[in-house]
Amino acid sequence: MSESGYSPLRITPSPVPQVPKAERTKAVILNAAIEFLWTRPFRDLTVAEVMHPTGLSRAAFYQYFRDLHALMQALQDVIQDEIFAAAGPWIEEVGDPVPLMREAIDRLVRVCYDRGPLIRALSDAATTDAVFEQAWSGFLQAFDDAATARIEEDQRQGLIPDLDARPVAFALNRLDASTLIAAFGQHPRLDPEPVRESLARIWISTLYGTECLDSDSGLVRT
Amino acid sequence: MSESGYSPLRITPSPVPQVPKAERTKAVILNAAIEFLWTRPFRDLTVAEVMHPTGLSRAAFYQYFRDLHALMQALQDVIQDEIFAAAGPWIEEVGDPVPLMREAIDRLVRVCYDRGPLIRALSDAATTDAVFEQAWSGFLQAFDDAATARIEEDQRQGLIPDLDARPVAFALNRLDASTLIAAFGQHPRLDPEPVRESLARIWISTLYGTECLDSDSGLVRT
DNA sequence: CCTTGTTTCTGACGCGACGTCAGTTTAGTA
DNA sequence: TACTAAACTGACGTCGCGTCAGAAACAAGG
Repeated sequence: MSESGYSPLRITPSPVPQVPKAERTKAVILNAAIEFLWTRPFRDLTVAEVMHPTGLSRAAFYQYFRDLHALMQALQDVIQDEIFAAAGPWIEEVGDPVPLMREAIDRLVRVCYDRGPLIRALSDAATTDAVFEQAWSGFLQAFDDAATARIEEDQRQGLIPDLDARPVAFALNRLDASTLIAAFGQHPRLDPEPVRESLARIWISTLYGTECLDSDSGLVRT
Repeated sequence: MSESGYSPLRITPSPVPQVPKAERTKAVILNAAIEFLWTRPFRDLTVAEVMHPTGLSRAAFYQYFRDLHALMQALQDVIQDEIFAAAGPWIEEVGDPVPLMREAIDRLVRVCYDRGPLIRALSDAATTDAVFEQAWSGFLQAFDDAATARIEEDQRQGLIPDLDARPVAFALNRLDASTLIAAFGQHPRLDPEPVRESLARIWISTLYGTECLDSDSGLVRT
């Protein structure tokens, strides 16, 4: 595990005794799962495997989660916030969209690099359970909505050509998700730099045109 | 099942008695699997479920396949050919690449629309078995290689700017795979037309520039 | 310190799916 | 019809799941 750039994800690192024991135990289980999924794929995850390092019995697991997919749901909730925060710049903020877009992709790549195997586990888990599949695709859909809105807004300002915003947003989001997961979801992870450049190039040339690629700004003429 | 455009996939529709019985039974099982996966997800597939409509016992399955993933491997071999054939125009042929690219995406969308749920099943199966995961990602890698080669060739001819071919090809291929699977992998399938347009737009504007979008040709000046 | 009630935990169970094997049935051949 | 090889089957042991009745740990009141 000599890869660099891994700031381990920890749930509730505060062992405050005030906090109800149930919450703390739940965090212990989540952390065990995170640790497991950092090195081994979701398909190898069993209740026994998660619980073993905690010293608790297998049955105890079911006091905190209905099943493994409910646990994954809890992990998704954590990751989801990190990712939304990363994508924030392009989605929310105002200003010349090209540098914002670069910034957003920059952060997105960083987060996915740091959490790669975990995110891949979430994506894998989505294929094996109908309920969690809904949760995961809802997460992706939230991105579709946000990107669609942003594209349409930029179209109103004449920055993006008259394309069908929703399916393009859909496709570009799948691009990100599956590229990032394929690149960083397993060890050894790919070099993030070429991934970052490729994603940026694809998004920018598709939405804002090839000519915006070299200049850091240049769309919004002041 | 009133969706249009489904030409059912059949393995060895020839019930020639000359052909060894083993081969015919194998085809029967494959067809049962195809039928099952057209309406239900891979996660619901069990050996008992595949064998039930065949009238054979569960144990008989293991005479033909090591396990369910070996069966998926066989299905991949079939689909793989269809898909390679679809992508052929852009990869192999010579000439103005933009219309070739449109043609290739056109065919690719059609195949994925026709086989959607089955392809999704393959992609899902890849996450649950280490061996089949290799096979599936090998399939995707073959596309990476082909696309990389084509990009580099077009770069030599000055048709594509000086970008890092491999990671861009990688990203664009994940784009196709995950978009097509998400769009057509389950019922009801999305309208293929916007998907086709979006993919074409993304590939073309990324590789050949925004200005090539409207004209069906125009890159190769004769 | 000893009850008492609640929270937390556990061993043991039944279930469903897997993959195997010894042995039976079927089909082809002489 | 008899024989042989191919095709098939019932039954078994294993593993992981999710449940449940009850044990253990813990907190509070007497």
